[in-house]
Amino acid sequence: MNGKKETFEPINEGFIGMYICGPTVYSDVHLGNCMTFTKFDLIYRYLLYLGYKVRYVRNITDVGHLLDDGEDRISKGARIDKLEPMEVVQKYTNGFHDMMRIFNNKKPSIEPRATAHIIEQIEMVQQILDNGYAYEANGSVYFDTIKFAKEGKGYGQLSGRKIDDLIAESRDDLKNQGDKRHPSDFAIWMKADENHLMKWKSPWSLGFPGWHLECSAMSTKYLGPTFDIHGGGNDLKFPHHENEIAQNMGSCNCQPANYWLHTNMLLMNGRKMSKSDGNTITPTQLLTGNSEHITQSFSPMALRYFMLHSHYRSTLDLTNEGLIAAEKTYKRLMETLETLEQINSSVVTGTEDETIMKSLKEMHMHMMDDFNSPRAIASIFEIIPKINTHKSNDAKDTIGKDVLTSLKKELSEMIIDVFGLYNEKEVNGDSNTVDGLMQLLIELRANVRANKDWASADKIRDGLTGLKIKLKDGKDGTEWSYE
RNA sequence: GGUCGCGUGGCCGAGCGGUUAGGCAGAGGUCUGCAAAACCUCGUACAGCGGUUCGAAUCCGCUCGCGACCUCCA
Repeated sequence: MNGKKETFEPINEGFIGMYICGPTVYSDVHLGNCMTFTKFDLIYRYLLYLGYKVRYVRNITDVGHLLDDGEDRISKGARIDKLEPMEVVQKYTNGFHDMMRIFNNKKPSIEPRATAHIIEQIEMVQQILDNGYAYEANGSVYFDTIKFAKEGKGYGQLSGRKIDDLIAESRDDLKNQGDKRHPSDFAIWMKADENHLMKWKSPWSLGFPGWHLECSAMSTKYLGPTFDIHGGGNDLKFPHHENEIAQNMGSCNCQPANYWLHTNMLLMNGRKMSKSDGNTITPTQLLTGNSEHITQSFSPMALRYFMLHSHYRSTLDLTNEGLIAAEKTYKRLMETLETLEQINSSVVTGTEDETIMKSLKEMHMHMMDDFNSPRAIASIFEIIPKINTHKSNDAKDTIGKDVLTSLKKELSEMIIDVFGLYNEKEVNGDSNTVDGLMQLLIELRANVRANKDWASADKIRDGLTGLKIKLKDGKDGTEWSYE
């Protein structure tokens, strides 16, 4: 609320209520959307990892978003595609869910839709009216920001806006401004015109709820009047979150959330993504490689790693080079996990135990400090060379038994459970068959190599390279991986 | 125009008063039939110009660039 980091204290020991503003489902998911929800997924996963019982609510906005000309976004989508509004909603909700699954985001505990909570929203409008923080005009109901602000309720506090500025502000080029007493007032109920497709009965008019209202109503319904964490993209800070606070304060005089988290924007090549100047890319294009901005396709997990390798509060710059680096780093992480499965220890105390335990501790410390995933990853990379050294070290004495056990447990928990990365190699097709075939080929090649028949050995290796399979001849035999 | 934030080595990205972030790329080396991988070593970076300080990437001011919000947006 004050724009600073604070020590987190849950309202109820052991439980966390978290509300994240979800997407408006009127077109295909934007990449930035994917990143935001992936970053909150990391936060959700880490809270679960810490043992909290988390109720994670993420809404689907399927009504109430106005375009510049005052038309509902969903209705507009419906007109263009010649579909029922709910058909549009379903189509893009499905697409959104598919993308969330592809990026391995956990499903929220509750995913409420705005249109399924019209009654709750009407009730909230009534409460705000009853409390005197709203007024009706021509069938629409507006929130009275000036009265609210003058009573010291803190309008503008979250986004750092000053009341005087708001009062002084008087832009006259806004639409639907006619009935408002002041430009900063906002609609909590809108009267629908005849052509409007989505409308409901209310005490004031046949109309639809204002777009900030759904989050207030639904978060209250499922998490209570005040809950722990509220999050969303940076661009929602004002006016959306500010108005949400006003609505909650206006209806029940309570702050909706104790802690606000805002993710920062995704850029491409140092500039904002913008359809108009072509500086844009879709999740699908990244996955297929079908874009002039990239030289190859990227796997879902490579992309997920890319998104998580920057802090949630920082902007992230998407570049071809950066993506390629992320893909390699992700693979190295997975190979480390594989190596960890294979190795064992022959000593109680290893020579590297101390530094490894220190790095593990730091990894946790960084996650505890405002979910600093980049630093946590750096700690993991402090450990990786030690794992590889232990592997090639015949004495197996650099890592002690106990340390190796906790290393196996904690790294896989952090990488798989918290970061949500899985090994794509293992789910890539029928892994048992492929594994068997590869073992066979590796054995055959070992035979010809023993006979110093390098030509045959290289033929096998080159052939596999053509299939994007890489062979690595090590001390203890040959290993393989997908390129 | 107003409010706020950012500008870090070839690239991505942490740090935010004194200590090596980390990754990718690049260079050298060890190992290896060769290759790849792995391991070791290396770059001495903080937009520019001033100021504060024993000491600044980190604080202050100005300039330039980028971005967010102010109007729908994750």
